[in-house]
Amino acid sequence: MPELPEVETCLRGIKPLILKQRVSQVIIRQAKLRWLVPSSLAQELPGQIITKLKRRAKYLLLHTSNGSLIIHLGMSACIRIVSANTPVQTHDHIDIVFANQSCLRFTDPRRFGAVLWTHKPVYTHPLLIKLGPEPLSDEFSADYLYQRTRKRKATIKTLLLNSHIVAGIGNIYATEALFQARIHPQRAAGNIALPRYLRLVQSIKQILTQAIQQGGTTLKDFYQADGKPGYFRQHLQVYGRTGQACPRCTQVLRKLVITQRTTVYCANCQH
DNA sequence: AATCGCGCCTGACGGC
DNA sequence: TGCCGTCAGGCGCGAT
Repeated sequence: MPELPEVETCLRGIKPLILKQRVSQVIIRQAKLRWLVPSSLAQELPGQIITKLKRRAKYLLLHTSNGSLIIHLGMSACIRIVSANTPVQTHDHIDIVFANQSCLRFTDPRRFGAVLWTHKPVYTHPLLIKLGPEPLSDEFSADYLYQRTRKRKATIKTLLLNSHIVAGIGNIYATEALFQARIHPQRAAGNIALPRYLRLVQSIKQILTQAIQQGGTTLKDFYQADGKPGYFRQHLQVYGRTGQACPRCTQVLRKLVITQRTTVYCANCQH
């Protein structure tokens, strides 16, 4: 499911339900996710209270006084808060059961997701320490992007998906932002001038903000915590619309594969 | 240092 | 009905 807006939607959905709740039990049915789920989780998390819930890039961070849970949804995971006696279904890999008998259930058909546990300050974790700025923060500016891309030959699309440059942008929102900013996805990032980066950064912030307001994008299997789909799909201008008319100029939208990812663009509008 | 391609998995879909 | 190829929202890793 998940890019930044979907993870943020997930966070906002589960936060009021599990903040300050005490964990009573952890059930690991399938430990083989992207990385092995540490067995220490089942020993050390019970008894702890969830003191803070945060998002960093596409990671969900659940803090306790004894350590932090790091959750990544990969391509296909979702989290729901259910009653602890809700029957288990295929791909329900992890339950975090709370003293009030609610349960955070991690479901992931493709098992590209991750559930990790660390005692150290979470932002020093190897997965988090090298992340670039949050795209909705002031630190992520046209100046920043311009400086970081000088002399880079990689395409702008590739660098938008590089979490060390900017964290949390995935294929859908990179595609949409480049269309809105009228920048060709295959342009070398080092050859883009500052005014165009100003447009791009504005587009990224605007699209991500709108997507969060709409509860994310549901393509097929993403649902908000209350079971409703995200409503941003109807705002997508080019993603998934190869062969259709460009909403700006009506020329046929084309498809490219850039570093293994499909990109849709308008050859007439984007340069 | 930067870039490229691979692989981890399951499921949906279209063509035959 | 079934088989096969293709594609999918992510991302770290090793090779170059």
